[in-house]
Amino acid sequence: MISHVGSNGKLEYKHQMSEIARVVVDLALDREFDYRVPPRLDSDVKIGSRVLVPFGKRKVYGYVVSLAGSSPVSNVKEIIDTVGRGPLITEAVLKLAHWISEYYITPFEMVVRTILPSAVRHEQSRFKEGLLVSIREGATAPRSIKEMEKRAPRQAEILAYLLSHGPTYMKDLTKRLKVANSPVRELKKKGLVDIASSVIRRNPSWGREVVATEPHALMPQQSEALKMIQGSIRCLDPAAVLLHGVTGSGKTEVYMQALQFALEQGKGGIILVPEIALTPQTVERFRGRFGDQIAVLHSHLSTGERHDEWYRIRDGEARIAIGARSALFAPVRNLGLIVVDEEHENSYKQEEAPRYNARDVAVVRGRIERCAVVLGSATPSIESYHNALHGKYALARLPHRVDHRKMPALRIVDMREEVEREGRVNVLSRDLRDAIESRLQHAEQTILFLNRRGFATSLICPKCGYVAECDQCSVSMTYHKKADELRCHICGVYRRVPARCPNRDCNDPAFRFAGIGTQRVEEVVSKLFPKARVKRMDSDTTIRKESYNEILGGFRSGKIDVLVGTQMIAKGLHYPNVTLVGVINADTVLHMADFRAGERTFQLLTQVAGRAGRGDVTGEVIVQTFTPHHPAVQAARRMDYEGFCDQEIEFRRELSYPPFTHLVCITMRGPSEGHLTYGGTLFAKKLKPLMPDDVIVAGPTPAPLEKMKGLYRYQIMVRAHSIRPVTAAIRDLLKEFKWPEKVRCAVDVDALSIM
DNA sequence: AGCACGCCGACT
DNA sequence: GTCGGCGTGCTC
Repeated sequence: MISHVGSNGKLEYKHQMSEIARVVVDLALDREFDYRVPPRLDSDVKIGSRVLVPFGKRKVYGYVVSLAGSSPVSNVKEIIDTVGRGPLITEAVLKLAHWISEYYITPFEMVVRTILPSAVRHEQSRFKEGLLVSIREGATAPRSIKEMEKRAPRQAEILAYLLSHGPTYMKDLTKRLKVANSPVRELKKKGLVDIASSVIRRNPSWGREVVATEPHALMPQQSEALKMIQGSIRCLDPAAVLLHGVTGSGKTEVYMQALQFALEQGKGGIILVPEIALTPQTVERFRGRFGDQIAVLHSHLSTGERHDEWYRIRDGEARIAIGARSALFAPVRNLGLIVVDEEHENSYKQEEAPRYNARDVAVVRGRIERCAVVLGSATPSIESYHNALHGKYALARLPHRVDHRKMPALRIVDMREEVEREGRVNVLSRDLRDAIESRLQHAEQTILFLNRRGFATSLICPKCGYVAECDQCSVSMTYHKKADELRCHICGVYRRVPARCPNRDCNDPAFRFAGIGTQRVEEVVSKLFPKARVKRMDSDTTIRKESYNEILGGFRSGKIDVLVGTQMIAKGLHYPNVTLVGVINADTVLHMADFRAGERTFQLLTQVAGRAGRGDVTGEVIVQTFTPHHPAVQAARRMDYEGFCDQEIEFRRELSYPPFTHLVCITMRGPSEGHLTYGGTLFAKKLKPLMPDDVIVAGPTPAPLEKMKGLYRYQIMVRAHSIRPVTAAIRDLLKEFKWPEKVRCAVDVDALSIM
C-alpha cells in the first residue's frame, strides 16, 4: 500500500500492485519461491492465500507467505490461480507458523499442514448448498396458524416450527416434522414463507439439546482470579496467568466468565482441552453458556463439519473456538483470550512433526496477538509452576472446592506387607476388597484404575524366565483373553498363545501369566463379587465412538457398580455417587526410565483422587503400591502440591533437567544397528563443536524402546540452558549431514516422552 | 516430493 | 548400439 494525496485533498490509500508473491509449496522443501501476480488475480492474492503455481513440469499448491515489489531471481513464473475464499491464514498465525518451524526444527510447509485442517486445505469438501425456509417478512404468520389448523394442519405445524426456531433448512424441516416438502411449497405459494438457496452449515451439535446455564456467583478466590485475567485481557497486565485450582474449585466457571468479558470487549477466545473425546462434559458446559458463539474443532467431526466450523470462526460467525491441541490455530478474529485447560497434560505435545507443545505455543500466540493466556490445572506441570514462581506467569490459586466438600482421604496400601501376609500377590488387597464390599452394600459406586490394557501384562515362564516379546518391537506382548491371543501394543501385531515355553531348552508347560491388565481386574472383581455389575473401559472397549458415551451413561445412571479402566477414566469425569477409587498399582508409571516419572505419578494420583466423594460423604481413595515411601506417593497422600514441587524442582536443578534446561531428543531408527551407532556417533561428534560449551550431549544410546516395528532405535540427548543455539546448530547440521543407508532421524525439541 | 539428467551394465 | 538401473540435483 502507498499513500498519496487524492483529488479531494484527503490522504488516501491506493492499492499498490504487488508484483511478486513469495510462496511455500506443498512439498516440505522448507524453501520459498517467487511468482509473479497476474493483474487478474491482483485483488485475490494476499498473504495467507492458497494458490496454484507451476513448479518444474507440474502444478502444485502452496501458500503466499509474503508480498514484494521485485524478485532477485530472473525467470519468475506466474501464479495460475487462487483457491478458496480469501486468505486461509492470518498474518499472526503465519508468524506463529514461522516460530514453530524455527523452534521445533520442522519444514515450514509441514507446520502449515498442521495449522490448517485438511478439510480446509483441500477444498474438496466445499460448502454444501441447501434450501433455507424462512417466514416471509411482513407475513401474517401467527394469524394464519390459527386459520390453517383445521384445513392444513401440516402447514400450520411448519409455520409454528419456523416461528419458534427461526429459518430452517428444508431437509431438517422435513426430517424433524416428518412431513413432505409439498406443504412447504404450498406455503410459499400463499406468500407466507420464502425458500432460498443458501450455504448449509453442518452443525455438529445439531439435534442435541443443550442446557443453557447462567453465570454463577463466584467465591472470593474465583473473583480474584477472574479480576487478574480481566486485567490481562484489558491491558496484558499480567501477560499470562497460571490458575492452580484443586478439583471442583470452579476453574471452568472462571474461564467462562473471563470469556464473557472478552466477548464484551469485542474479542474472541480459544479454549484448549486435552482430548476432546474425553471431556464432552466440558464442551457441553461451554456450549450451554455461549451457544452458537462456540465452534468445536476436534477429531470426531466429519470432514464437512470441520470445514464448516473452521469457516464459522474465520468469518466471525463464531467468536470462540474450543478443541484439542490443533484448535490453537483457529482463525479467531481479534483474539482476546486463550485458555489451556489441564495444562499439565502430555497430550498437548504432538508426537509427530511438528512436535509442538500447544501449551507453550499458546503462550507464543498470546505474545504475537497481544492477548491474554490462562493455563489452568489442578496439578500444574513443574515447568509452569516454575515459571509462575519466577514471575513469568501470574499465579492465581483456588485452594477450596466450591461445595466446601473435603478432599477425599487417600490411603496407601503397602503391597509388600500384603504379599507377606497372603503369601502371594493379589490383584486386590484385603483393604481394597473390603472397601468395595462396603460400597456395594451401600449402593455406592467404585472406580478401579489401572494403566494397562489387556488381561495380563505379559506371558512369563516361571522356570527359565522367558517372556513373550514382540519380535518387531522390544516390548513384552499383552494377553487379551477375549480373543485369546497375544498382542503388541506398539505395532498391533497379534500371535497365538504358545502352550509351552517356546525356549527350546526349557519347553515347560507351566508357562503362565504375570502382571495384570484391566481385563484381569474385571474378571477378579466379577469373581469376588458375583452380584456386582462390573464394566471395563479402555481403548479396547471404546473403539467405537459411541461406546464411550454408552459406558459412561450406564455408569452415570447407576447401572454399573464397579468401573474398571485405564487413564481415560482418570480425567475430567465427575459422578457424585462414586465414593471409592482404587488404584491397582501406582508403581507402573513410577518405574519407567524417565525423570518425569515422579511428576506423572503425583499428577495421576491427585487426578484420580479427585474422582471420589459427593456432597455429604467424603470419598475414599485406596492406592496399592510396592513403594509406599516414594516422595511422589507420599506427597499425593498429603495432597501437598507445593511441597512436592519444591522437592521436585530441587531434584531437577541438581541434575540439570527441565525446567532448568531444554531437552532435545534426537531419535534415529533403521534396520541396521551398526549403521545407527556409526551415524549417530558421527552426528553427535559433529554437533558438539557447533554449540556452546555448556551444552550436554549424551549418546547415542539405545532408546528405552530399543526396537519398534522391526527397526532399531538409538537416541542422542541434548540438554542446554538456552535453546536457540542448539536448534540452530541441529538445523544447520541436518542440512548437510549424510546419514548412512536407511537411517531416519527425528528431532524432538522439549521432548516429554523419551521412549 | 517428483522429474530430469547422467553414467554404467546386459539385452535386441 | 539401445534400454533401463537409481544416484544427484533442481524446482521461482
